[in-house]
Amino acid sequence: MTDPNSSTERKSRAGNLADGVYQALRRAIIEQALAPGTKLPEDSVGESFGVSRTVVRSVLARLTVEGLVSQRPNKRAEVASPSLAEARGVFQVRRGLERTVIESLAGQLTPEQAGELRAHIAAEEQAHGRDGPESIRLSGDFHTLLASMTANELLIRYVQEVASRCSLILALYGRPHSSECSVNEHQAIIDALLRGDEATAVQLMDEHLMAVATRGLLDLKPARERDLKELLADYRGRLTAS
Amino acid sequence: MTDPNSSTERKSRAGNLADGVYQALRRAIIEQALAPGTKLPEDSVGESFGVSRTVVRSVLARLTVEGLVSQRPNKRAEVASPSLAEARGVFQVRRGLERTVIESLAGQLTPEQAGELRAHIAAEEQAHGRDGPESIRLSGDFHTLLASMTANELLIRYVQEVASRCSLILALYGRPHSSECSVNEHQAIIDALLRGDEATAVQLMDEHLMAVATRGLLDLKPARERDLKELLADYRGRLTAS
DNA sequence: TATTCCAGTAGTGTATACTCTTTTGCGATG
DNA sequence: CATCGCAAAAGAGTATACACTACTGGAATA
Repeated sequence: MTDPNSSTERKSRAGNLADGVYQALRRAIIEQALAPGTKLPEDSVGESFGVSRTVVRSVLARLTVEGLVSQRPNKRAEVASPSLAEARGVFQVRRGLERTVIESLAGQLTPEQAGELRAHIAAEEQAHGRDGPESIRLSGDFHTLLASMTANELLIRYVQEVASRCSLILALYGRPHSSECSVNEHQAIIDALLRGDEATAVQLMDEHLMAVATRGLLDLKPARERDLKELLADYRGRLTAS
Repeated sequence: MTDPNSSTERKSRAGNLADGVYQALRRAIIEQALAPGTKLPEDSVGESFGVSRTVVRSVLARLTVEGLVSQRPNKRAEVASPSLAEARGVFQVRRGLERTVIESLAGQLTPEQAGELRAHIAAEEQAHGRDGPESIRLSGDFHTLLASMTANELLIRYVQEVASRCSLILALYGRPHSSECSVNEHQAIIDALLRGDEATAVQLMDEHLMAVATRGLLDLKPARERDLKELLADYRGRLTAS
Protein backbone atom coordinates (compact mmCIF):
# COMPACT_ATOMS: atom_id res chain seq x y z
CA MET A 1 0.00 0.00 0.00
CA THR A 2 1.35 3.38 -0.89
CA ASP A 3 -0.35 5.32 1.83
CA PRO A 4 -2.00 3.25 4.55
CA ASN A 5 -4.47 5.81 5.79
CA SER A 6 -4.29 9.51 5.47
CA SER A 7 -6.24 11.93 7.59
CA THR A 8 -9.92 11.13 7.84
CA GLU A 9 -10.46 8.52 5.16
CA ARG A 10 -11.82 5.43 6.85
CA LYS A 11 -14.67 3.73 5.10
CA SER A 12 -15.52 0.93 7.58
CA ARG A 13 -14.74 -2.08 5.38
CA ALA A 14 -13.53 -0.75 2.09
CA GLY A 15 -15.35 -2.41 -0.75
CA ASN A 16 -14.57 -0.24 -3.60
CA LEU A 17 -12.15 2.57 -3.38
CA ALA A 18 -13.28 3.54 -6.83
CA ASP A 19 -16.62 4.87 -5.67
CA GLY A 20 -15.06 7.23 -3.21
CA VAL A 21 -12.57 8.59 -5.66
CA TYR A 22 -15.30 8.87 -8.24
CA GLN A 23 -17.50 10.97 -6.01
CA ALA A 24 -14.63 13.20 -5.01
CA LEU A 25 -13.32 13.76 -8.49
CA ARG A 26 -16.78 14.31 -9.85
CA ARG A 27 -17.50 16.96 -7.27
CA ALA A 28 -14.18 18.58 -7.89
CA ILE A 29 -15.06 18.95 -11.53
CA ILE A 30 -18.65 20.01 -11.08
CA GLU A 31 -17.82 22.53 -8.41
CA GLN A 32 -15.21 23.88 -10.76
CA ALA A 33 -12.25 23.26 -8.53
CA LEU A 34 -10.80 21.53 -11.57
CA ALA A 35 -11.15 23.77 -14.59
CA PRO A 36 -11.96 22.30 -17.98
CA GLY A 37 -8.79 21.28 -19.73
CA THR A 38 -6.99 20.39 -16.52
CA LYS A 39 -4.79 17.37 -17.16
CA LEU A 40 -5.51 14.29 -15.08
CA PRO A 41 -2.55 11.90 -15.27
CA GLU A 42 -3.41 8.60 -13.72
CA ASP A 43 -0.44 8.53 -11.35
CA SER A 44 -0.90 12.05 -10.07
CA VAL A 45 -4.56 11.59 -9.35
CA GLY A 46 -3.76 8.26 -7.76
CA GLU A 47 -1.20 9.85 -5.47
CA SER A 48 -3.64 12.57 -4.53
CA PHE A 49 -6.10 10.02 -3.24
CA GLY A 50 -3.64 7.39 -2.14
CA VAL A 51 -4.82 4.73 -4.56
CA SER A 52 -3.25 2.97 -7.49
CA ARG A 53 -3.61 3.71 -11.15
CA THR A 54 -5.97 0.77 -11.49
CA VAL A 55 -8.57 2.52 -9.44
CA VAL A 56 -8.03 5.91 -11.01
CA ARG A 57 -8.26 4.33 -14.40
CA SER A 58 -11.72 2.95 -13.76
CA VAL A 59 -12.85 6.24 -12.31
CA LEU A 60 -11.62 8.17 -15.30
CA ALA A 61 -13.35 5.73 -17.61
CA ARG A 62 -16.59 6.28 -15.78
CA LEU A 63 -16.25 10.04 -15.85
CA THR A 64 -15.43 9.85 -19.53
CA VAL A 65 -18.66 8.03 -20.22
CA GLU A 66 -20.45 10.77 -18.34
CA GLY A 67 -18.75 13.41 -20.41
CA LEU A 68 -16.93 15.10 -17.55
CA VAL A 69 -13.54 13.85 -18.65
CA SER A 70 -12.17 13.34 -22.09
CA GLN A 71 -9.70 10.64 -22.92
CA ARG A 72 -7.94 9.82 -26.16
CA PRO A 73 -5.77 6.75 -26.68
CA ASN A 74 -2.33 7.11 -25.17
CA LYS A 75 -3.10 10.64 -24.11
CA ARG A 76 -3.53 12.02 -20.68
CA ALA A 77 -7.11 12.33 -19.58
CA GLU A 78 -8.32 15.83 -18.95
CA VAL A 79 -11.34 17.59 -17.61
CA ALA A 80 -13.65 17.86 -20.60
CA SER A 81 -14.19 21.15 -22.33
CA PRO A 82 -17.22 20.62 -24.49
CA SER A 83 -17.59 22.72 -27.61
CA LEU A 84 -20.52 25.08 -27.99
CA ALA A 85 -22.07 22.62 -30.43
CA GLU A 86 -21.81 19.83 -27.90
CA ALA A 87 -23.18 22.13 -25.26
CA ARG A 88 -26.22 22.85 -27.36
CA GLY A 89 -26.69 19.15 -27.90
CA VAL A 90 -26.57 18.46 -24.21
CA PHE A 91 -29.18 21.09 -23.50
CA GLN A 92 -31.42 19.72 -26.19
CA VAL A 93 -31.27 16.25 -24.72
CA ARG A 94 -31.79 17.65 -21.30
CA ARG A 95 -34.97 19.37 -22.34
CA GLY A 96 -36.36 16.13 -23.68
CA LEU A 97 -35.37 14.23 -20.59
CA GLU A 98 -36.80 16.69 -18.12
CA ARG A 99 -39.97 16.87 -20.10
CA THR A 100 -40.30 13.16 -19.47
CA VAL A 101 -39.66 13.73 -15.79
CA ILE A 102 -42.41 16.31 -15.57
CA GLU A 103 -44.84 14.20 -17.52
CA SER A 104 -44.42 11.27 -15.22
CA LEU A 105 -44.61 13.40 -12.10
CA ALA A 106 -47.48 15.79 -12.75
CA GLY A 107 -50.18 15.26 -10.19
CA GLN A 108 -48.40 12.20 -8.81
CA LEU A 109 -46.37 13.78 -6.06
CA THR A 110 -46.97 12.64 -2.52
CA PRO A 111 -47.16 15.22 0.26
CA GLU A 112 -43.76 14.11 1.55
CA GLN A 113 -42.21 14.66 -1.84
CA ALA A 114 -43.80 18.07 -2.04
CA GLY A 115 -42.25 18.84 1.32
CA GLU A 116 -38.85 17.71 0.17
CA LEU A 117 -39.07 19.95 -2.84
CA ARG A 118 -40.09 22.93 -0.80
CA ALA A 119 -37.26 22.29 1.62
CA HIS A 120 -34.85 22.19 -1.24
CA ILE A 121 -36.09 25.47 -2.61
CA ALA A 122 -35.67 26.97 0.81
CA ALA A 123 -32.08 25.79 0.85
CA GLU A 124 -31.51 27.33 -2.54
CA GLU A 125 -32.83 30.66 -1.34
CA GLN A 126 -30.61 30.40 1.69
CA ALA A 127 -27.49 29.89 -0.39
CA HIS A 128 -28.59 32.56 -2.79
CA GLY A 129 -26.19 35.21 -1.61
CA ARG A 130 -22.98 33.25 -1.51
CA ASP A 131 -21.57 32.38 -4.89
CA GLY A 132 -19.64 29.42 -3.57
CA PRO A 133 -19.69 25.97 -5.08
CA GLU A 134 -22.66 25.36 -2.80
CA SER A 135 -24.97 27.47 -4.86
CA ILE A 136 -23.90 25.88 -8.13
CA ARG A 137 -24.51 22.42 -6.82
CA LEU A 138 -27.87 23.11 -5.21
CA SER A 139 -29.19 24.54 -8.40
CA GLY A 140 -28.39 21.35 -10.26
CA ASP A 141 -29.59 19.18 -7.41
CA PHE A 142 -33.09 20.51 -7.80
CA HIS A 143 -33.35 18.73 -11.09
CA THR A 144 -31.86 15.49 -9.91
CA LEU A 145 -34.10 15.56 -6.87
CA LEU A 146 -37.09 15.92 -9.12
CA ALA A 147 -35.86 13.12 -11.33
CA SER A 148 -35.31 10.83 -8.37
CA MET A 149 -38.98 11.06 -7.57
CA THR A 150 -39.88 9.28 -10.77
CA ALA A 151 -38.35 6.08 -9.39
CA ASN A 152 -37.14 5.45 -12.91
CA GLU A 153 -33.52 4.37 -12.53
CA LEU A 154 -32.48 5.13 -16.05
CA LEU A 155 -34.19 8.47 -16.16
CA ILE A 156 -32.50 9.42 -12.93
CA ARG A 157 -29.11 8.47 -14.23
CA TYR A 158 -29.57 10.36 -17.44
CA VAL A 159 -30.79 13.49 -15.73
CA GLN A 160 -27.86 13.32 -13.36
CA GLU A 161 -25.53 13.00 -16.24
CA VAL A 162 -26.89 15.89 -18.25
CA ALA A 163 -27.07 18.01 -15.13
CA SER A 164 -23.39 17.32 -14.45
CA ARG A 165 -22.49 18.14 -17.99
CA CYS A 166 -24.45 21.33 -17.80
CA SER A 167 -22.56 22.40 -14.72
CA LEU A 168 -19.38 21.94 -16.64
CA ILE A 169 -20.76 23.81 -19.61
CA LEU A 170 -21.86 26.73 -17.51
CA ALA A 171 -18.46 26.74 -15.92
CA LEU A 172 -16.95 27.11 -19.36
CA TYR A 173 -19.31 29.48 -21.05
CA GLY A 174 -21.54 30.89 -18.37
CA ARG A 175 -21.40 34.15 -16.56
CA PRO A 176 -20.09 33.93 -13.02
CA HIS A 177 -23.30 33.52 -11.06
CA SER A 178 -25.82 32.74 -13.72
CA SER A 179 -27.29 29.87 -11.77
CA GLU A 180 -28.70 31.86 -8.89
CA CYS A 181 -31.50 33.67 -10.59
CA SER A 182 -33.53 30.59 -11.26
CA VAL A 183 -34.94 29.91 -7.82
CA ASN A 184 -38.30 31.46 -8.66
CA GLU A 185 -38.49 29.40 -11.78
CA HIS A 186 -37.98 26.26 -9.75
CA GLN A 187 -40.73 27.41 -7.48
CA ALA A 188 -43.15 27.99 -10.34
CA ILE A 189 -42.46 24.54 -11.72
CA ILE A 190 -43.28 22.69 -8.54
CA ASP A 191 -46.38 24.82 -8.12
CA ALA A 192 -47.69 23.68 -11.48
CA LEU A 193 -46.62 20.15 -10.72
CA LEU A 194 -48.51 20.06 -7.45
CA ARG A 195 -51.61 21.50 -9.11
CA GLY A 196 -51.37 18.60 -11.53
CA ASP A 197 -51.15 21.05 -14.38
CA GLU A 198 -48.94 18.98 -16.63
CA ALA A 199 -49.00 21.21 -19.70
CA THR A 200 -47.94 24.28 -17.77
CA ALA A 201 -45.30 22.40 -15.84
CA VAL A 202 -43.81 21.03 -19.02
CA GLN A 203 -43.74 24.45 -20.56
CA LEU A 204 -42.27 26.11 -17.50
CA MET A 205 -39.54 23.52 -17.28
CA ASP A 206 -38.76 23.92 -20.93
CA GLU A 207 -38.57 27.66 -20.62
CA HIS A 208 -36.48 27.35 -17.51
CA LEU A 209 -33.95 25.17 -19.26
CA MET A 210 -33.91 27.44 -22.27
CA ALA A 211 -33.28 30.34 -19.95
CA VAL A 212 -30.44 28.55 -18.20
CA ALA A 213 -28.95 27.69 -21.57
CA THR A 214 -29.15 31.17 -22.99
CA ARG A 215 -28.12 32.83 -19.77
CA GLY A 216 -24.80 31.10 -20.25
CA LEU A 217 -23.18 32.14 -23.51
CA LEU A 218 -20.32 34.53 -22.84
CA ASP A 219 -17.22 34.67 -20.68
CA LEU A 220 -14.26 32.58 -21.66
CA LYS A 221 -12.76 32.19 -18.20
CA PRO A 222 -9.25 33.26 -17.25
CA ALA A 223 -8.82 29.96 -15.39
CA ARG A 224 -5.94 30.42 -13.03
CA GLU A 225 -3.33 27.72 -13.12
CA ARG A 226 -2.72 25.93 -9.89
CA ASP A 227 -1.13 22.72 -8.83
CA LEU A 228 -3.26 19.64 -9.38
CA LYS A 229 -2.54 18.08 -6.03
CA GLU A 230 -3.26 21.28 -4.26
CA LEU A 231 -6.60 21.53 -6.00
CA LEU A 232 -7.48 17.98 -5.08
CA ALA A 233 -6.34 18.28 -1.50
CA ASP A 234 -9.77 19.46 -0.37
CA TYR A 235 -11.47 16.53 -2.00
CA ARG A 236 -9.70 13.60 -0.46
CA GLY A 237 -10.66 12.82 3.08
CA ARG A 238 -14.36 13.29 2.67
CA LEU A 239 -14.87 10.28 0.49
CA THR A 240 -18.46 9.65 1.47
CA ALA A 241 -19.56 13.25 1.77
CA SER A 242 -23.01 14.38 0.64
CA MET B 1 0.98 -12.63 -23.42
CA THR B 2 -1.27 -15.57 -22.82
CA ASP B 3 -2.15 -16.20 -26.42
CA PRO B 4 -0.07 -14.31 -28.99
CA ASN B 5 -2.51 -14.45 -31.85
CA SER B 6 -5.34 -16.82 -32.31
CA SER B 7 -7.04 -17.47 -35.61
CA THR B 8 -8.17 -14.33 -37.36
CA GLU B 9 -7.73 -11.61 -34.78
CA ARG B 10 -5.28 -9.12 -36.21
CA LYS B 11 -6.09 -5.50 -35.70
CA SER B 12 -3.17 -3.84 -37.50
CA ARG B 13 -1.57 -2.07 -34.56
CA ALA B 14 -3.63 -2.86 -31.54
CA GLY B 15 -4.57 0.28 -29.70
CA ASN B 16 -7.19 -0.87 -27.38
CA LEU B 17 -8.12 -4.46 -27.01
CA ALA B 18 -10.97 -3.33 -24.87
CA ASP B 19 -12.92 -1.86 -27.75
CA GLY B 20 -12.85 -5.08 -29.69
CA VAL B 21 -13.92 -7.19 -26.76
CA TYR B 22 -16.58 -4.65 -25.95
CA GLN B 23 -18.09 -4.80 -29.42
CA ALA B 24 -18.03 -8.56 -29.44
CA LEU B 25 -19.53 -9.03 -26.04
CA ARG B 26 -22.14 -6.41 -26.67
CA ARG B 27 -23.24 -8.09 -29.85
CA ALA B 28 -23.26 -11.44 -28.16
CA ILE B 29 -25.69 -10.09 -25.61
CA ILE B 30 -27.87 -8.12 -27.96
CA GLU B 31 -28.14 -10.94 -30.44
CA GLN B 32 -29.12 -13.14 -27.56
CA ALA B 33 -26.26 -15.57 -27.86
CA LEU B 34 -25.77 -14.86 -24.18
CA ALA B 35 -29.06 -15.19 -22.36
CA PRO B 36 -29.94 -12.84 -19.52
CA GLY B 37 -28.59 -14.20 -16.30
CA THR B 38 -25.56 -15.82 -17.91
CA LYS B 39 -22.60 -15.50 -15.58
CA LEU B 40 -19.60 -13.64 -16.90
CA PRO B 41 -16.58 -14.36 -14.71
CA GLU B 42 -13.71 -12.11 -15.61
CA ASP B 43 -11.19 -14.88 -16.18
CA SER B 44 -13.45 -17.01 -18.34
CA VAL B 45 -14.40 -14.14 -20.56
CA GLY B 46 -10.76 -13.14 -20.72
CA GLU B 47 -9.73 -16.60 -21.80
CA SER B 48 -12.42 -16.64 -24.43
CA PHE B 49 -10.99 -13.58 -26.08
CA GLY B 50 -7.37 -14.12 -25.18
CA VAL B 51 -7.05 -11.02 -23.04
CA SER B 52 -6.39 -10.40 -19.40
CA ARG B 53 -8.86 -9.66 -16.65
CA THR B 54 -7.82 -6.03 -16.76
CA VAL B 55 -9.35 -5.63 -20.16
CA VAL B 56 -12.44 -7.67 -19.41
CA ARG B 57 -12.95 -5.68 -16.27
CA SER B 58 -13.14 -2.42 -18.12
CA VAL B 59 -15.45 -3.91 -20.69
CA LEU B 60 -17.79 -5.25 -18.06
CA ALA B 61 -17.82 -1.90 -16.34
CA ARG B 62 -18.80 -0.23 -19.56
CA LEU B 63 -21.53 -2.73 -20.28
CA THR B 64 -22.77 -2.34 -16.74
CA VAL B 65 -23.18 1.38 -17.24
CA GLU B 66 -25.14 0.63 -20.37
CA GLY B 67 -27.37 -1.74 -18.48
CA LEU B 68 -26.49 -4.85 -20.45
CA VAL B 69 -24.56 -6.39 -17.60
CA SER B 70 -25.19 -6.26 -13.92
CA GLN B 71 -22.45 -6.30 -11.36
CA ARG B 72 -22.57 -6.32 -7.59
CA PRO B 73 -19.52 -5.99 -5.37
CA ASN B 74 -17.55 -9.21 -5.08
CA LYS B 75 -20.09 -11.02 -7.19
CA ARG B 76 -19.67 -12.40 -10.64
CA ALA B 77 -20.98 -10.14 -13.36
CA GLU B 78 -23.86 -11.48 -15.36
CA VAL B 79 -25.92 -10.57 -18.36
CA ALA B 80 -28.56 -8.25 -16.99
CA SER B 81 -32.13 -9.38 -16.62
CA PRO B 82 -34.11 -6.22 -16.09
CA SER B 83 -37.35 -6.41 -14.17
CA LEU B 84 -40.61 -5.51 -15.81
CA ALA B 85 -40.59 -2.25 -13.87
CA GLU B 86 -37.17 -1.39 -15.19
CA ALA B 87 -38.26 -2.39 -18.65
CA ARG B 88 -41.15 0.00 -18.49
CA GLY B 89 -38.81 2.73 -17.33
CA VAL B 90 -36.48 2.13 -20.22
CA PHE B 91 -39.30 2.35 -22.72
CA GLN B 92 -40.54 5.55 -21.17
CA VAL B 93 -37.14 7.15 -21.46
CA ARG B 94 -36.80 5.84 -24.96
CA ARG B 95 -40.01 7.51 -26.02
CA GLY B 96 -38.80 10.84 -24.74
CA LEU B 97 -35.45 10.45 -26.40
CA GLU B 98 -36.77 9.45 -29.77
CA ARG B 99 -39.25 12.24 -29.65
CA THR B 100 -36.28 14.56 -29.41
CA VAL B 101 -34.69 12.81 -32.35
CA ILE B 102 -37.77 13.29 -34.49
CA GLU B 103 -38.15 16.89 -33.46
CA SER B 104 -34.66 17.76 -34.47
CA LEU B 105 -34.88 15.85 -37.74
CA ALA B 106 -38.28 16.76 -39.14
CA GLY B 107 -37.86 18.51 -42.46
CA GLN B 108 -34.10 18.64 -41.99
CA LEU B 109 -33.07 15.46 -43.74
CA THR B 110 -30.77 15.72 -46.73
CA PRO B 111 -31.52 13.63 -49.83
CA GLU B 112 -28.54 11.39 -49.02
CA GLN B 113 -29.89 10.73 -45.56
CA ALA B 114 -33.28 9.95 -47.01
CA GLY B 115 -31.59 7.48 -49.30
CA GLU B 116 -29.75 5.85 -46.42
CA LEU B 117 -32.98 5.42 -44.55
CA ARG B 118 -34.72 3.88 -47.51
CA ALA B 119 -31.82 1.53 -48.04
CA HIS B 120 -32.04 0.47 -44.45
CA ILE B 121 -35.73 -0.22 -44.71
CA ALA B 122 -35.06 -2.29 -47.80
CA ALA B 123 -32.53 -4.32 -45.82
CA GLU B 124 -35.06 -4.82 -43.08
CA GLU B 125 -37.59 -6.13 -45.55
CA GLN B 126 -34.97 -8.42 -46.98
CA ALA B 127 -34.18 -9.95 -43.62
CA HIS B 128 -37.84 -10.15 -42.82
CA GLY B 129 -38.19 -13.87 -43.34
CA ARG B 130 -35.24 -15.13 -41.40
CA ASP B 131 -35.58 -14.85 -37.68
CA GLY B 132 -31.83 -14.85 -37.14
CA PRO B 133 -29.99 -12.37 -34.98
CA GLU B 134 -29.74 -10.33 -38.16
CA SER B 135 -33.35 -9.32 -38.03
CA ILE B 136 -33.23 -8.38 -34.37
CA ARG B 137 -30.26 -6.15 -34.90
CA LEU B 138 -31.51 -4.41 -38.03
CA SER B 139 -34.71 -3.47 -36.34
CA GLY B 140 -32.83 -1.70 -33.59
CA ASP B 141 -30.35 -0.20 -36.02
CA PHE B 142 -33.12 1.77 -37.68
CA HIS B 143 -33.45 3.85 -34.58
CA THR B 144 -29.75 4.36 -34.05
CA LEU B 145 -29.36 5.28 -37.71
CA LEU B 146 -32.04 7.88 -37.32
CA ALA B 147 -30.41 9.18 -34.15
CA SER B 148 -27.01 9.39 -35.81
CA MET B 149 -28.45 11.85 -38.29
CA THR B 150 -29.03 14.40 -35.57
CA ALA B 151 -25.25 14.82 -35.22
CA ASN B 152 -25.90 15.15 -31.51
CA GLU B 153 -23.30 12.93 -29.86
CA LEU B 154 -25.09 12.58 -26.59
CA LEU B 155 -28.45 11.90 -28.14
CA ILE B 156 -26.87 9.25 -30.31
CA ARG B 157 -25.27 7.56 -27.37
CA TYR B 158 -28.44 7.57 -25.33
CA VAL B 159 -30.54 6.21 -28.14
CA GLN B 160 -28.00 3.48 -28.72
CA GLU B 161 -28.09 2.63 -25.08
CA VAL B 162 -31.84 2.42 -24.77
CA ALA B 163 -32.04 0.51 -28.02
CA SER B 164 -29.58 -2.05 -26.67
CA ARG B 165 -31.47 -2.34 -23.47
CA CYS B 166 -34.67 -2.81 -25.34
CA SER B 167 -33.17 -5.66 -27.32
CA LEU B 168 -32.32 -7.31 -24.08
CA ILE B 169 -35.76 -6.65 -22.70
CA LEU B 170 -37.48 -8.08 -25.71
CA ALA B 171 -35.22 -11.09 -25.45
CA LEU B 172 -36.46 -11.57 -21.93
CA TYR B 173 -40.11 -10.80 -22.19
CA GLY B 174 -40.91 -10.63 -25.88
CA ARG B 175 -42.42 -13.16 -28.18
CA PRO B 176 -39.93 -14.88 -30.46
CA HIS B 177 -40.11 -12.66 -33.56
CA SER B 178 -41.93 -9.65 -32.29
CA SER B 179 -39.49 -7.28 -33.89
CA GLU B 180 -40.27 -8.09 -37.49
CA CYS B 181 -43.69 -6.63 -37.84
CA SER B 182 -42.56 -3.06 -37.49
CA VAL B 183 -41.07 -2.46 -40.91
CA ASN B 184 -44.13 -0.62 -42.18
CA GLU B 185 -44.15 1.53 -39.11
CA HIS B 186 -40.58 2.52 -39.78
CA GLN B 187 -41.58 3.37 -43.30
CA ALA B 188 -44.46 5.56 -42.19
CA ILE B 189 -42.21 7.46 -39.84
CA ILE B 190 -39.65 8.40 -42.42
CA ASP B 191 -42.44 9.38 -44.79
CA ALA B 192 -43.76 11.89 -42.29
CA LEU B 193 -40.24 13.00 -41.52
CA LEU B 194 -39.46 13.69 -45.16
CA ARG B 195 -42.69 15.60 -45.58
CA GLY B 196 -41.55 17.73 -42.70
CA ASP B 197 -44.68 16.82 -40.82
CA GLU B 198 -43.20 16.93 -37.36
CA ALA B 199 -46.37 16.42 -35.37
CA THR B 200 -47.33 13.29 -37.25
CA ALA B 201 -43.81 11.92 -37.17
CA VAL B 202 -43.62 12.40 -33.42
CA GLN B 203 -46.92 10.68 -32.96
CA LEU B 204 -46.06 7.78 -35.26
CA MET B 205 -42.79 7.22 -33.49
CA ASP B 206 -44.47 7.30 -30.15
CA GLU B 207 -47.10 4.82 -31.26
CA HIS B 208 -44.44 2.66 -32.81
CA LEU B 209 -42.51 2.48 -29.59
CA MET B 210 -45.64 1.82 -27.61
CA ALA B 211 -46.45 -0.98 -30.00
CA VAL B 212 -43.00 -2.49 -29.67
CA ALA B 213 -43.30 -2.26 -25.91
CA THR B 214 -46.70 -3.85 -25.65
CA ARG B 215 -45.96 -6.45 -28.31
CA GLY B 216 -43.42 -7.79 -25.89
CA LEU B 217 -45.02 -8.90 -22.65
CA LEU B 218 -45.24 -12.66 -22.49
CA ASP B 219 -42.92 -15.62 -22.86
CA LEU B 220 -40.46 -16.36 -20.12
CA LYS B 221 -37.85 -18.13 -22.27
CA PRO B 222 -36.65 -21.66 -21.58
CA ALA B 223 -33.06 -20.50 -22.17
CA ARG B 224 -30.98 -23.51 -22.98
CA GLU B 225 -27.81 -23.87 -20.98
CA ARG B 226 -24.63 -24.06 -22.93
CA ASP B 227 -20.99 -23.59 -22.26
CA LEU B 228 -19.90 -19.98 -22.00
CA LYS B 229 -16.78 -20.37 -24.06
CA GLU B 230 -18.66 -22.19 -26.74
CA LEU B 231 -21.19 -19.41 -26.90
CA LEU B 232 -18.48 -16.81 -27.18
CA ALA B 233 -16.44 -18.72 -29.72
CA ASP B 234 -18.30 -17.12 -32.62
CA TYR B 235 -17.65 -13.67 -31.29
CA ARG B 236 -13.94 -13.62 -30.99
CA GLY B 237 -12.03 -13.30 -34.22
CA ARG B 238 -14.24 -10.69 -35.76
CA LEU B 239 -13.25 -7.95 -33.42
CA THR B 240 -13.87 -5.11 -35.82
CA ALA B 241 -16.92 -6.57 -37.49
CA SER B 242 -19.87 -4.39 -38.53
C1' DT C 1 19.98 31.51 -35.82
C1' DA C 2 16.65 28.15 -37.22
C1' DT C 3 15.74 23.22 -37.89
C1' DT C 4 16.00 18.44 -37.58
C1' DC C 5 16.91 14.38 -35.06
C1' DC C 6 17.41 11.63 -31.18
C1' DA C 7 17.55 10.25 -26.51
C1' DG C 8 15.40 10.69 -22.11
C1' DT C 9 11.15 11.10 -19.63
C1' DA C 10 6.34 10.90 -18.74
C1' DG C 11 2.37 8.43 -19.46
C1' DT C 12 -0.83 5.02 -21.12
C1' DG C 13 -2.03 -0.16 -22.32
C1' DT C 14 -1.90 -4.62 -20.64
C1' DA C 15 -0.66 -8.54 -17.85
C1' DT C 16 0.06 -10.57 -13.57
C1' DA C 17 0.55 -11.22 -8.61
C1' DC C 18 -1.47 -10.94 -4.25
C1' DT C 19 -5.25 -10.37 -0.83
C1' DC C 20 -9.73 -10.72 0.72
C1' DT C 21 -14.56 -12.26 -0.03
C1' DT C 22 -17.85 -15.43 -1.59
C1' DT C 23 -19.20 -19.80 -3.10
C1' DT C 24 -19.10 -24.75 -3.03
C1' DG C 25 -18.58 -29.37 -1.78
C1' DC C 26 -17.90 -32.70 1.63
C1' DG C 27 -17.58 -34.78 5.97
C1' DA C 28 -19.11 -34.70 10.78
C1' DT C 29 -22.99 -34.51 13.63
C1' DG C 30 -27.81 -34.28 15.08
C1' DC D 1 -31.43 -38.30 6.06
C1' DA D 2 -30.97 -33.53 6.80
C1' DT D 3 -27.94 -29.78 8.02
C1' DC D 4 -24.32 -27.48 9.96
C1' DG D 5 -19.68 -26.09 9.62
C1' DC D 6 -15.46 -25.65 7.63
C1' DA D 7 -11.82 -25.94 4.32
C1' DA D 8 -10.72 -25.62 -0.47
C1' DA D 9 -11.64 -23.34 -4.75
C1' DA D 10 -13.29 -19.60 -7.45
C1' DG D 11 -13.61 -15.02 -8.08
C1' DA D 12 -13.39 -10.02 -7.31
C1' DG D 13 -10.51 -5.74 -5.51
C1' DT D 14 -6.22 -3.71 -5.80
C1' DA D 15 -1.34 -2.93 -6.66
C1' DT D 16 2.47 -3.30 -9.47
C1' DA D 17 5.55 -4.54 -13.32
C1' DC D 18 6.69 -4.17 -17.95
C1' DA D 19 6.02 -2.80 -22.78
C1' DC D 20 4.98 0.50 -25.89
C1' DT D 21 3.69 5.40 -27.30
C1' DA D 22 4.06 10.27 -27.19
C1' DC D 23 6.06 14.29 -25.63
C1' DT D 24 10.29 17.14 -24.38
C1' DG D 25 14.49 19.46 -24.72
C1' DG D 26 18.82 19.94 -26.32
C1' DA D 27 22.69 18.89 -29.40
C1' DA D 28 24.16 18.57 -34.13
C1' DT D 29 23.61 20.44 -38.46
C1' DA D 30 22.45 23.61 -42.16
